[in-house]
Amino acid sequence: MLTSKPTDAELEILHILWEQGPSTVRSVNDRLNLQREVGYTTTLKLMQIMFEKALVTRQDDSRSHVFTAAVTEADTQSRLLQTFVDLTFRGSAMKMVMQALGNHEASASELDEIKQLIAQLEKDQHNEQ
Amino acid sequence: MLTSKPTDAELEILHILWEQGPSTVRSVNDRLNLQREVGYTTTLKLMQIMFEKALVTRQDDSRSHVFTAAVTEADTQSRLLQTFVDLTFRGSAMKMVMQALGNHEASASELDEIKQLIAQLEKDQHNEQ
DNA sequence: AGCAATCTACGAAATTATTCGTAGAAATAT
DNA sequence: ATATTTCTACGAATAATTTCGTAGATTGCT
Repeated sequence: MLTSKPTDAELEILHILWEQGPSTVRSVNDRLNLQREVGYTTTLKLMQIMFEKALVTRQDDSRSHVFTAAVTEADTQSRLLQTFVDLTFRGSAMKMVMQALGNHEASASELDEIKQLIAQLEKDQHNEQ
Repeated sequence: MLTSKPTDAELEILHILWEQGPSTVRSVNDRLNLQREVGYTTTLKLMQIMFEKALVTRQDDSRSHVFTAAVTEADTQSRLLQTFVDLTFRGSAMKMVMQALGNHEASASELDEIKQLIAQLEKDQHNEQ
């Protein structure tokens, strides 16, 4: 992947783009301001930087540009997760999973989902050479 | 908890303190330099800041101070994990767990461990009011 | 047309984190 | 006892990120 990692503020904007789909700066800024106060030009500047970094694409035929996420949510999360696990759990993803499962109240259905995934992984392991 | 969150560089030092136990700046810096080049005064400064933040305690009766982690590894990881999940997975720890399990090659014994933990959590759920 | 609102571009201030140089005290070696 | 090494303290440079002010163009309103 050629795109660089998003910073925290950029990630916040990506989440809005993933949620809303292609959006103008105005629309993203309005959405952001539901959570916290941010100036319009702050959001604009960030989205310009994200465009330079190729985190978003831009359609500038109309007056106000329309931005679209150029990275997927899953890919981005995966990449950030890798870095986080390395730094915080010294690379041990499993240690982190255990920590997360222990800390958070998981619903029965969530636990079911995880059990299913694990069953699938175990099946895959059997089928490997 | 009254201590603030460690930054990335501080976390790197905490890992060394957790691993080695109480250590001098020299010792931490030497250990750091196995991974990457860092100046002695850089490490010193960081550890002074960590002392101010109460992330470490300091024994300064001898000439060179001996530092000890004042926060536990599990607590710190738990706190950082919370922030990370909020920011990157919009608060969904389970989504992150699924992502982590999917991405990483988990060994059979690791999967077993997780299954055991889940079984335990399910048992706890039954016993709740 | 003239005025207000809205948009992009851009530079730069503010903030936070990291890195290191220098000074001076204390210990050690010659 | 003098020089060298090793230590802490501290200020400040550097870097990365976030924030915003100002300028100028475009659109819409009266």
